[in-house]
Amino acid sequence: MAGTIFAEKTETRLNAAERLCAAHGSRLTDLRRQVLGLVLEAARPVGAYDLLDGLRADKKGAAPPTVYRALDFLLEEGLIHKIERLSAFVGCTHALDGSHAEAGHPHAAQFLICTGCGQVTELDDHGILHALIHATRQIGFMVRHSTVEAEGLCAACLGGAAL
Amino acid sequence: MAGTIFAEKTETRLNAAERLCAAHGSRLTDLRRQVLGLVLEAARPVGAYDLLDGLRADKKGAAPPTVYRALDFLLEEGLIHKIERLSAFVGCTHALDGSHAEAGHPHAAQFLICTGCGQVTELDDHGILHALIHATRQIGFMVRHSTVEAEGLCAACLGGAAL
DNA sequence: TTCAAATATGTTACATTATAACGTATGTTG
DNA sequence: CAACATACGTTATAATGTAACATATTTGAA
Ligand SMILES: [Zn+2]
Ligand SMILES: [Zn+2]
Ligand SMILES: [Zn+2]
Ligand SMILES: [Zn+2]
Repeated sequence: MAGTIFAEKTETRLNAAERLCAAHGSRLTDLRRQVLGLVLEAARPVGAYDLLDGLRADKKGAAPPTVYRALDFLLEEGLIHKIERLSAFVGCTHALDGSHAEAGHPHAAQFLICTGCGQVTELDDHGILHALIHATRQIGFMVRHSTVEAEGLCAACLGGAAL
Repeated sequence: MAGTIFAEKTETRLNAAERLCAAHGSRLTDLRRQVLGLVLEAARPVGAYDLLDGLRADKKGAAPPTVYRALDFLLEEGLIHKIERLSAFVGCTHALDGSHAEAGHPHAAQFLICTGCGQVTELDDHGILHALIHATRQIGFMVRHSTVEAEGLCAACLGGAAL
């Protein structure tokens, strides 16, 4: 058993994740828990190979498939998201911090990437989703999954220096 | 001079692209024209290394930087788009087929990726853009560039076989 | 309990996508 | 022509992601 090397807040979220998995009959194993913990503790999106480095603190010989398999699982469970523009991963705030009903399953979300500080904010805006559904229905396209990523400057970075 | 090995329709679009470049003081060189032609003639998004293979029909020793530099230029000019989820490129229908006023500069667009036939449709839907702007303004985020990609099934694929 | 099936992980090797760094050619301007 | 900027050639390597197969662990019966 690997384990409790994370901050208390992270452990709380990991426990929530574990319950979500149990609720759909999947298992948040030690390895998956550790990868999720590494994602959650990062202030910013983390790349797969950064996670691999993190893993290697515990498991010396870890290799890429180890981390990619854990990431695939966490994506399936809706516990993390991939930011395509960054080839990097973030924890799902919707699933782990809120107490939303349908948490723990993949869901549509939007991501705001600040080019100033690197932070990513997850939105769950129905207006955007509806606009997308509406526009696509007009041409007979049926959306199964959507990726919405906006790059720009967050409120903090706008207030502070540039501009 | 490399050159006129493309279908007539493609040449027409390439000529339009050349005029757009000239209009902003940039040059659609033979190499860039050829890469753009390869993108335009593909029925689907093309990867950089597929383009490289295409280039090598003419220029034997072409290497990755050759095609990536051309792609960077074409992206800057708004003549092509990158589909992040596919790491692949498509021609901008907005810039080359329509006769829109602001064609030839990067613009917000949305892409519908059909998992049935692989085709990608470019939308330029203001509703989606406005919903995004509206949602982000509420939290003080200023959008500079947005990526919207939806995966699903196109009308043709829906009508045909699988549900 | 004991075995078989399913699930999860270890391990090696490789595929795909993208860029750094530096040299050469070409074009533009005075 | 000289000086500069832009574009392209070339080599090497970085970064991201998978295929394939071996081993271990869990699960659920027999
Ligand atoms: Zn989420
Ligand atoms: Zn910021
Ligand atoms: Zn476009
Ligand atoms: Zn289709």
